[in-house]
This record gives sequence, structure tokens and C-alpha cells, in this order.
Amino acid sequence: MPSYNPADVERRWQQFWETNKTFRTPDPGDPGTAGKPKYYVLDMFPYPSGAGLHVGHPEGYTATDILARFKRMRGFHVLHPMGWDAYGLPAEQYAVKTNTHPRITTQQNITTFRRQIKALGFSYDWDREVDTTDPGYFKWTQWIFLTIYDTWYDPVAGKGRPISELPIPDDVRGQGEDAVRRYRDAHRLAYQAEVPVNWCPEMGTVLANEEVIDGRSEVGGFPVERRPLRQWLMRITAYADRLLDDLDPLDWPESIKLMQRNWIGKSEGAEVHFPVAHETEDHTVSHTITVFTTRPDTLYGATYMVLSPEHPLVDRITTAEHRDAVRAYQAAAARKSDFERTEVAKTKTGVFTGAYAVNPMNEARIPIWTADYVLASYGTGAIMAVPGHDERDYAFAHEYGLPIETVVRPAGDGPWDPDARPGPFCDDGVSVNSGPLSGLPTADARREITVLLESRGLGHRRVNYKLRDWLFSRQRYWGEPFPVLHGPGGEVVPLPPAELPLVPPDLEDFKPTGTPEGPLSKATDWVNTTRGGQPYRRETNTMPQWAGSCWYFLRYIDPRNDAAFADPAKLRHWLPVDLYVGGAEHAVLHLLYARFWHKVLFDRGYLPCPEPFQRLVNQGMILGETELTAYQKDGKWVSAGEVKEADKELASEGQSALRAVRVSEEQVEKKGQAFVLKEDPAVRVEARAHKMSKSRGNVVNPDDIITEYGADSLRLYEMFMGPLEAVKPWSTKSVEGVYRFLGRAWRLIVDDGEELKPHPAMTDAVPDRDTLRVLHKTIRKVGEDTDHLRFNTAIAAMMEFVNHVTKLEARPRAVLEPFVLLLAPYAPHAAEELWRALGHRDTLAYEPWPAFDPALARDDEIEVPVQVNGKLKARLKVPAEIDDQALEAAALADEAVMAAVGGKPVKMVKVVPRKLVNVVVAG
RNA sequence: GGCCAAGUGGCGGAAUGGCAGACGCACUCGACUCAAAAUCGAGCGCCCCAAAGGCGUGUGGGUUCGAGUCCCACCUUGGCCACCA
Repeated sequence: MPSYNPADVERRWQQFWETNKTFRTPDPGDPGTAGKPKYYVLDMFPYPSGAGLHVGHPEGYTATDILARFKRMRGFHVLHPMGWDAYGLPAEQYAVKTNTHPRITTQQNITTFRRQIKALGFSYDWDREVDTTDPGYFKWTQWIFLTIYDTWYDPVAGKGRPISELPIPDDVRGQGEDAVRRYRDAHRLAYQAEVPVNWCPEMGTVLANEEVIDGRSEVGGFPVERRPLRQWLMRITAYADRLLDDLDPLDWPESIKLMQRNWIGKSEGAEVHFPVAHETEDHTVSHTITVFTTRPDTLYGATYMVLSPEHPLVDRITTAEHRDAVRAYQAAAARKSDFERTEVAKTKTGVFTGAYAVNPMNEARIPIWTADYVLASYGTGAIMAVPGHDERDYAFAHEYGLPIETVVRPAGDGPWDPDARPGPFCDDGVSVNSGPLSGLPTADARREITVLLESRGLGHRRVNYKLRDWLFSRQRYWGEPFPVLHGPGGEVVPLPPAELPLVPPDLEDFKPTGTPEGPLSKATDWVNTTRGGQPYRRETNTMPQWAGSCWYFLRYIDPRNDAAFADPAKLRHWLPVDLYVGGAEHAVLHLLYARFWHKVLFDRGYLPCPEPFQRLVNQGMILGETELTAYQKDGKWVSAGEVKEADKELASEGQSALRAVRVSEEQVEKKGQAFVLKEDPAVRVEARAHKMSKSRGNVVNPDDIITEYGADSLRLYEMFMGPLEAVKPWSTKSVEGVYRFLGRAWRLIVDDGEELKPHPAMTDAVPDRDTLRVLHKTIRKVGEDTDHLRFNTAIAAMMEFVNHVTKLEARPRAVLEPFVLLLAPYAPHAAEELWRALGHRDTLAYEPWPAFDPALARDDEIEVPVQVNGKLKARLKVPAEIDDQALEAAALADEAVMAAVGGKPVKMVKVVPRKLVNVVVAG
């Protein structure tokens, strides 16, 4: 074996691991598991796209692999699996274009992904690989759907229970079986309802709220419109409180917890009933407008009301003379896309209905308007407007000249002129002009008014959530079919578990129908079926992509079980996941849905714990290499600071008078904080790393890096770039740095000859004290840093070790063997080969982690800095065990220190034991 | 607009309130070589010819014997949410 040749080494060890099933994970109770603590380390499994692996994938996968290998060496029973989230739109769109069955492209993509992932040498147990499109897998996705369908949420018990245990009220029972069925259906956690949904005409499907961003589809960016359609929904709102409360103890990034909390959007307040004044034409009917408010204490300041244009009362209360204007406004609002409706900074619009409501507390007559700044989908779709204490109401009142009243003033006794202030006062304070509330602090006023409203039947306490029920059906081909039938009377009949999996029909044409009927409706033979001689139809919608990813981590635990989604004893052993690593883009989608399913399955007794992922870490995105960009307009340079962001985008696409010019490092110099052009130092140049994208041409393909430097170098580099969570730019030059490090480590141990054998400088002699100290400090540092996912500093410590040993004449085997074990989780192929060169026959994957000896790591002599008035003046070499008095004496005796003190009186001497001395002198 | 992060050499980054810049890249010099590459060694924050010295962690203030680290305000960048009553 000559010099370090990663391609050779890596191929050989990947083969070794595969043929020996080195990383096969024994089931709990199998030989070798006794007494071992478990550790479940999970990656977010990839969608196998046609583009192949991206350098972002190995980032998280390497981090988890290092931990999996580390934990094995520390004696843990480790579960570390991989699989494919293989349902998805790209495969279906490709199928539509080329008329290839999505199953074929999906399998091709999986093959590519598997090859690429295996080339990185991850220690997955490939016997546990799962594929969400495999009937053996989605059988259980469908089974879980049926379980959720079979569940209702019992608010008293605070948990999901079998639908058979749902109490049926007598009056419902009295109306017959159909009524009982409808009653049950209305309580199921999976239910059908006609709701305004996000319909995306371009994609021919509906989308979940979570999949719509600024009124456009998250995938593809197509416009989305609101349409009332009958769809399947999941009652995730029933679990809102538990999803919120159970976040607290989780070891997750605070930012992700916050995003979930905001998404759930719990607000506490009150519902208040406002009677409509009887001045409409229809004097015989009395109407009540119910509003939700988080500030019931401002009730006396309500000067008008607003109904959303879709509110059913708008038509009923509008007076004849305002009817045309209101109708026109409603029509205009309906035409607007969500994007237009929620556009910021636009002025608010609305029209008066002609009707008045009565403030239930002070009998004030206030006008009722309709305006699209009030959303039909939140609260009751109606508000009481308090322009004195709400930004939006203030803006609207200002626009339409509606009265503004002050009913809260800032706390404290200071002077207070409500007319002097520029806008509404929205903070908590003290109630004024509010009848019985006057003088009460906001918190008390809130409580007081709620009690008053409840006692008079005018309203009640109320908790509201932004979270909506989860729209669960899609009009697509490439997804799990719903395992239900629709009977002749429109009733839903779940398939018996024995009939699962329900495999989708083979289709010639995968195109969306363009209507809410899914593509499956084209397979009439499949759709139409009979039961007991009666005609039944299969559901033609399919499940969203999230379905398969909601529970894949459960299937890894028992992937080939045909009798259950997983064996309960195995679930008890492995759950919860100890570490879950993936991108932050799943903060509210996958991570919220998976938690919801988990809780339902927990409630129904199928899972041992209420939360799936104990610890979550987001790896930061890897950007392309930093680019220097100068801007030109009409042939003249423009400073980067003067260019607007929007123009930059256009310029980089070549669609503007502005031109973006890539410049080289030689053309620029640093001036203060900024880079400027050498030829014209007045021109600032932009230095920025961008997201990798095909159009920008800055995508790095992991295959190329592996060919050039090997998988170990790629792994090591991605971990050395910086903290795992940080966003960081790629630099191929820096890959060479870690490649060189591996080469140095290699040459330290391996003889430069034909055969693989130890370097002639290798010695069995006892290492010197200093070298032992370096080793043990490295063992401590690498162990602690690996445990805390601080891989960059762990690698730096290993580099320092190699730098130290390189300087030695003789290389003691006694420190090199432990070093190879430290390296093993990071660069496993090279480490295995070095382990063999050191004379070992078997894999090092289960070798015990080197033991740390604090006595050997201890310094004999330390260097202590001495400051005078906080400024460094000297460094003292002193024995490590020096006490404070001796250290202080040594400091004060030092020449440089005495010179700095200059005979002035010493006010105090601060001694930090063994760390530092600070001499404080006057003046 | 709101909320949350983060601003440290030419670059990526390191630093339980205690020697700022570990480790690596780039660069410079030296050794080896006919030469180059590879490798090995040395240097490398800024000012100053150099030394002595001074200045240095986005800006301004504060707390502290001592601040990159804690607090306040501002600036910049990134992320998330975006009329949720």
C-alpha cells in the first residue's frame, strides 16, 4: 500500500461493511444487546429527486453518522436507519410529461440516492431501509389513517378514544341509525367537510395551509385560490393545546418551538354578542353578531363593527340603500387572490352596511361595516373595532372618518393627553371611561369584564387558535389511496384491515383532471366495486406526501412486521428518538403533523410515549462559494450599497439595465469594512455567498468531491466548516485542507511501501510524558465535543494531535492506536485501514472508545498571564499546583509588572486561581 | 411592520466574564528537486523600516478588577411570521 488512496480504501471498506453486515442492528433482547443503553439517531429521510444528492444531504447525515459510530464505541445499542420519502409531485409531473409510470422514475431515483449515500460510508442498517411507496409500507400508512378515522377526541379525558366509545345523545339516537352515523362522522379525527380550501388550478389539486406561502403554492410558486370543496380533513385542532404544552420539555431549538407556537397561535380572550339594532327592513328577525376579542377590556371603546365579506350575516343586515355597494364589495373581495388580500402596506378598504349594532355594555349604537381586513377564517369572522387601541382598526377608522375613543391609558400618574399621541395605544394600562372597569389595570379589567359578560349572558371566556384543521386529501395519482368506500347512500365504509394495502390502479394517463375529482377517478374499473350486491365507489383522492413521513421512524423499528406497523415491545425499547437531525424548513409541516399522529397513536395505546423526537437539531444550509459581484449601469460602475435588492435579482438574471459582473479577488481590495474595486476605489463590491442553484451555476456535486478527495475528506470537511447549525459557504479549497490532514495522519502510521504495514518510526516504547498529555487532552476534547455535536473543534483537536506527533522522532503505537479510534467516527474508511495497518484483524466499529485519564492530561507547569489595570504585561511560568498567595507574590515580583506598576500604590490584586492575576493600581 | 438569530484577520472559523484570532484555507519565505508538484519547516490582525510602543471582536453608551462574551440603544446581514382581532 503506497500513499493515501481514498478511492481504494473506501471501496474496500464499504464492501467489508456490507458483506459482514457490520452495522446490522440486533433487535432488543438479541445476543449482544444485554445491558446496553439504547440510542436512536435519526435523519430526515430524503425525497429521492431526479437531481441526485446535494452537498446539503451529507451534512446532516455525516453528523448523525459520527454520533451513531461514537455511541456504538461507547457501548450503546444504536439504531441508525435510512429510507425514502418517495411519494411526491416531481415524479408525478415527470410521469405526466413523459408518460412513464412514477414508480419507474421513483425506483431509478432511489437507486441513485442509495448508491450516493452508500458512497459516503454511513453506518446505516440497510436491512431496515423503508420506502413510503412500497405496498408493505403504505399498508400501514393506510392502517394508521383508519385508526385516526376510528378515533374521536374526548375533551373531558383530554385524549383520543375509539369512536365506539363516543356517547350518543338520546335525541340523536332517537332519529335512527343514519343520524347516529352522521353524529359519529362529525366527531372523527379524520372527517370530510365542505370547507374553503386552497385550490391550485395549475397543479390541479388542493393544498394544506402550510403548503401555501403568500398566496402561492410552496412547490412551484403557482397561484392558489379559495374554493369551497368537500375534502378530507384531520382534526389537528383538537390537539392544539397538547401540541403546544408538550413542546416545553423537548430539547429542540427555541426558534423551532417558537415557530410551532406561533403557528398554533393560541390566544385567550372572550366572545361577545352584539345585538343588531332593529332598523333593517326585516324587523321580524333579530340578529346577533358574535365577535372574538383578546381585549374584552376595551369593549367600551368599540366605535364600529366589521364583518368579513364572506360573513353570512352581511346579506341579512345590509339595508336596501347600501345593498349594491356591499354586493359589489363582496364580489371584488371574492375575486382577489389571497396574495392581494393579505398584501401589506395597502390601505384598508370596506363599505358600510347601513346597519347598526348595540354595544351590550353601554347601549351605544355603532355602525356595522364589511371589510376584507377581517378574515372569515379566524375567530368568528367578525370583530368589534376599537380604533383607540388597535393598529388596524385605527388605520381603518382614520381612512373612513370613524370615531376614535380612548378607554385605556398608560399606567402611572404622569400627565396623559390622548389627543397628543400619534396613534392608538395598544399596550396594557389602566381602563378609563369604561363604566365599572374604569381605574382597573388591563389584566384585572379583562377578568372583570369577562365575569360581567358571562353573568349577563352577553359573552364568555374563549380561547382561539390560528391552527386550522389539516386538509388531508389531494387530487393526485402518486400518493396513498384512501382505504375507504363510499356507499350507495353516500356513507363512508372503511376497508377492513385484511384488505390492506389498497394499491392504486395502473393508469395510462396521470394528468390531473383539472377538477376536484382526482386522477384515480379515470380508473373506473378500480373505482366502482360492489359489496353485498350494492354498488360502492372508492375514494378517488389520495393522501398528501406528509402521510408517509408522519411515521417512518416507527417503521424502522420493525420494518418487516406484517402483523402490526411495529411490535409494541420493540417500540418500547427504541422510542423516543434520541436525536433527530434535519433542515429547519420542516419546522411547522412535517414536525407538527408527525407529532399529531404520534399523539393519536399514543392515545390509542399503540405507542409508549406522547412525543416522537426528544432532541432536534437543524443543520445549517450550505451555500455556494462566496462570489464577488460588482454592478454596472449604462457601462458605469455603481457601488453595491446603492443598488436595490430587487434590482440585483433582475440583474443577475440579466433582465435589467443593471449588469452584475463577477470579479476576481485580484480586482478588489479591502477598504474598511467593504471591498472596493482596485481600478476605482469609490466603487463598492458585494461579497456574498448565495444558495446553490442550477440557474446560478454554483451547485457542488458530492460525487465530484468524492472522486477528487474521497468520502472521508468530504465528511471531514463538512463537519469542519463551522458549527452544524450555522449557514456556511462552500469552499473546495478548504476540502484540500482536511484531505491533507488525512494524508498526514496516514503517513504517520503507514509505511510507504507495497504492503500495508506500520511506519518504521513506529515504536512500542512508552510515550513521553508530554505526548501522553497531548493524547489524553485530545481524548477528552474529542469525546466532549462529539457528544455536544461540536464537530469542528473536535477535528481541530485531532489536527493538533497529528501536528504534535509529526514532530516526534519515534511514533509511539500506544498513542497512535487510541488516536485512530478517535478518528474512526469522522473518517471511518481511513481509520479502519489504519487500524488494520496497526495489526488488527477486525473492524474497529465496536472497539471501546479510548479511556481518558485525567492524571495523564494534567499539566506540570502552566503559564499565567499577569495584567496591570486589565492590560496584559507579563506571562509567568509557574508550577501547575501553585496556590493563590504564591501566584500573587510571583506576579508582583515580576520585572515587567513592577515596571508597569511604576511604584504607584497597589489598590488590589485579583487572583483567579491558576488562571490570571490582575494588579489594580491607582491613577 | 413584528419576532428570532448573528456581526471577530484576506476567507471559514476558535475562545465556562480571565493571554482575542485555536484549527484550517489563501499568501510569503526556506528545505528537498535539474525543475515543478507533493512533502517538510518558518512567518502571517492593523499602525510603525524595525524595535519599543500603540490600536484592535459592527457603532455608541453602561455594568465589572477585567467584556468578543453580560445590559441598553442604534446600524447591518440572515431567518421566520406577516391585517389572526
